[in-house]
Amino acid sequence: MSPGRSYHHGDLRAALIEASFELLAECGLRRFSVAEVARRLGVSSAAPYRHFADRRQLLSAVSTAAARDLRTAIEAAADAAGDDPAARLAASAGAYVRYVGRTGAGIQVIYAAELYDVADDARREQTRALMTTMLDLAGAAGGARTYPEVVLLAEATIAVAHGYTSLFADGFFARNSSTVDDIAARAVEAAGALIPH
Amino acid sequence: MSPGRSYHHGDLRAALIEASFELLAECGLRRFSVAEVARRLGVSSAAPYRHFADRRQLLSAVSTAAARDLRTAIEAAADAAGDDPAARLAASAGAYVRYVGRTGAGIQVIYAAELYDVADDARREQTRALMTTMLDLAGAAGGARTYPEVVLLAEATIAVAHGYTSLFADGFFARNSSTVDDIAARAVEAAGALIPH
DNA sequence: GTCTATACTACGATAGAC
DNA sequence: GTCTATCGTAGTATAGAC
Repeated sequence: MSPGRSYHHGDLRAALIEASFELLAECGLRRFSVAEVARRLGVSSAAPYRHFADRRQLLSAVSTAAARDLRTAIEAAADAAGDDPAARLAASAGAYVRYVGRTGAGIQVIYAAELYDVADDARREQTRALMTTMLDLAGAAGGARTYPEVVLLAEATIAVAHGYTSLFADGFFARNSSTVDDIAARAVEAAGALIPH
Repeated sequence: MSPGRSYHHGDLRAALIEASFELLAECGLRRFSVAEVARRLGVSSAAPYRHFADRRQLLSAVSTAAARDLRTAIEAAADAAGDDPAARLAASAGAYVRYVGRTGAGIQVIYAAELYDVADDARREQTRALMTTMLDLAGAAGGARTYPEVVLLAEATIAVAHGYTSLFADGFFARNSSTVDDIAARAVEAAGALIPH
């Protein structure tokens, strides 16, 4: 932390990703900008371009980290839910709401259309692993079913979690003064209702 | 339609709202701009400001029209679903997916945070009527319940419809080459599963 | 590896001509 | 009621100094 004449990060690359999360949590992908991230770190608007070729490469790195962390959070929530496969799948919806409510980096960022044609093997791997985790949870819940049915169940769980999260982020629930934990609990309940039994 | 020296709309105000819907459907609220709407109508970027004080007033008018039309679509879908109250509520989710898939003007536009402090009595009235319609459908479905429970059920229905719509708009389902009607059907099924019975 | 400075683009909004 | 022209702001990205 010794102050020199010029600002010196130990690892600006990592700091940019971290600050990007904070900006996304506050403003959403809508108002995300490389310039604002740089401003928050006290570096010039040119500095990020030493570490990322362009805006999309930075967002791709954020997507990679978010997919990894979200998957970890989902697996932890599933394990905390116990052995019942339905409860484990439903718990993933709650983990999604809490993680995205805290970080702002959900499906809209992780699978952003803007990143569709950005080549990034690390991101591809993490997003695939995240989907695999959801498919595993869906496959275990409700007993044996066909693969297409498992996909539909996983997508339904994501849809309900994403729906609640998105409405929450947009202030739709503001009047109720709901907390992220309230919304997470409602998402878990709804996700549980979607599981065939 | 007689071509004069300068572009002359019979009703530029209405044309601006209509073109705004098309732009929202194509690009979402993210890339909506007054300038682009004007460009598509072949008028100057200054022309819209004769009819709307600023960007938010235009969006507020779009929100008003969307709330009215969405409510109409939901009521039509409920009526088409027959007399079963649960089927009527579930059908509203399908109407939401189809309307928003077609117009791009869903909850994110109708209840946009950007419009929170824009005074517009027409919008307030239409958004209230839309919510009332959803609460009526939720109140009728599943028999007598407390008001807070009715609100939770209405919000759950909106969340699942919005979740599917948002994922669809962001291309999350692209690999399946799903159509909006496929997604609407899945939203109806999911919404039906959320209703207590 | 970060800086300053700059080119370019785009949008929101206003002034004044017609 | 629409135009042209313009200002101010902000973002993406690059060039070249240090």
